[in-house]
Amino acid sequence: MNKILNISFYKQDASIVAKKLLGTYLIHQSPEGQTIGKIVETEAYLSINDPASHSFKGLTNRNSVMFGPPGRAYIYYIYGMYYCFNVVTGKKGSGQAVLIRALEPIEGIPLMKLRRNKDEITELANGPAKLVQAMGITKNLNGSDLTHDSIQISQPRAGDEIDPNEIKVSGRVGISKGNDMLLRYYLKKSKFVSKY
DNA sequence: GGTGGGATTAGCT
DNA sequence: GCTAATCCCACCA
Repeated sequence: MNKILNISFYKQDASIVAKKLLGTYLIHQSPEGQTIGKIVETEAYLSINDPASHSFKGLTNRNSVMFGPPGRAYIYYIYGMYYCFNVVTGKKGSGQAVLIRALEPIEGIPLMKLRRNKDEITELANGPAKLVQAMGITKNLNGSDLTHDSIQISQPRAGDEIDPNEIKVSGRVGISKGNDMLLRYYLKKSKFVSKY
């Protein structure tokens, strides 16, 4: 197995972590089986000076995981029917997180197809709520420890590292405030990046 | 191929 | 009451 990212990785600033997560593997061991996806798109959400971040208005019941220790999963419910998966970053209590927006399916593809009820590989995890479905991530995993629990993130296999020149930066997607902040990172050549 | 609206609910004002 | 870090499908061209 590849090297699992450790706590010191997650302690870095969200914008750094967002960029460095590109090309890493998101792994989920679920009762139905293992699924692995290569991260191809992320967005950083800061705390102060970031009106788009859930943590902007301070600690609430919903966003409490964002204010906890780094390296935890922040999973929130949105639009009455979807979940999104984030990684908490920075020092404990800083209120930062990185939203995982898209994956390239690597392992457990038949299981992903089943969960998504879709056959097209590029449609399995090319959006934040889609990848949560494909990976079988549920709200029960909110707050779980990415260095010990059933969801982990590993470094790329030797020889499968991404080319830094492939990384593009842009404004974030689907938000109405803070659109001018360039905190979205994605792999330019990837067919698995979200559409919106 | 592209677009407009509906689904569905927790949390905040 | 209204909005939200979204997705899907019906409908039009």
